[in-house]
Amino acid sequence: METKTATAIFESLSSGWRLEAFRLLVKKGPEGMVAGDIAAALDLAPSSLSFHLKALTHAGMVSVAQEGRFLRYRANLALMAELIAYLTEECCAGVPGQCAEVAGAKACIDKLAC
Amino acid sequence: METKTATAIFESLSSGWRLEAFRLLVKKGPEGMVAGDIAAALDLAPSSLSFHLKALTHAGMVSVAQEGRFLRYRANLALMAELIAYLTEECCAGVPGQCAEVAGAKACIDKLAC
DNA sequence: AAATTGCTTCAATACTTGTTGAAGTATTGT
DNA sequence: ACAATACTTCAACAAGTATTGAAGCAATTT
Repeated sequence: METKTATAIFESLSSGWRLEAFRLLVKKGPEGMVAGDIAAALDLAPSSLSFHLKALTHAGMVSVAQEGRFLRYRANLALMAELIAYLTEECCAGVPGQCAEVAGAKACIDKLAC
Repeated sequence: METKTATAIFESLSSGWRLEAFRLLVKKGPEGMVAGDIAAALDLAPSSLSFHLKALTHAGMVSVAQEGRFLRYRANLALMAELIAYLTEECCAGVPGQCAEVAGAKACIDKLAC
């Protein structure tokens, strides 16, 4: 992954609305959610949500599919996985066990849900 | 993890300089790096690096320790692990196998280095 | 003690981002 | 055709962020 791609993703997750929207979509998985349901769940003005969903879409973190007059959004879990891999790349220079020396870091994998 | 904490972290990683600095520190692990070495590695003006390291420190993603007139920075791997756990929480509603249905998402754990 | 080194802080400027409400577009229902 | 629904886009304003160079402070060297 390129630095520019990663910073664009982090920027897209740096707003509370966008992070909450993305986490909602992660939980929904392949089912996704239509824009109106996301707006209702977050209690956010439609125009504001649209602004934030566009930012997430532009960063590639969510995809959109039209369904009649609804727009269904889905989290891009593959990109999320790539991002995590990028962030943790060559952690502790790849020296086995060195990460475990750092308090709590060992719990990294255990806490992952997918 | 609270939303506010997570957005502060993502914001701190949304600049190319900060992301590269953090990734350098992840690779160094417990050894860390002194500010001057980071500046040299990134070819960045000291005042600008200081600004960015302060942002990372404020978000909790790096810690600082004084060593004579040097300041040694270290990545907070435990917080990184917490962030990943937060982002992937209840992925696909916790339904086993559903993540695997999404192209590539299965590779999530495999790609993690720590 | 004076100079040097390593890093930070400050102030000014330029740029970017978020919110609001109104207007616009496309799909569906009557 | 007309109205309603679902969502987006636009423009204006407020607020936050990044860069620069100069000045500051503390630890070390001479």
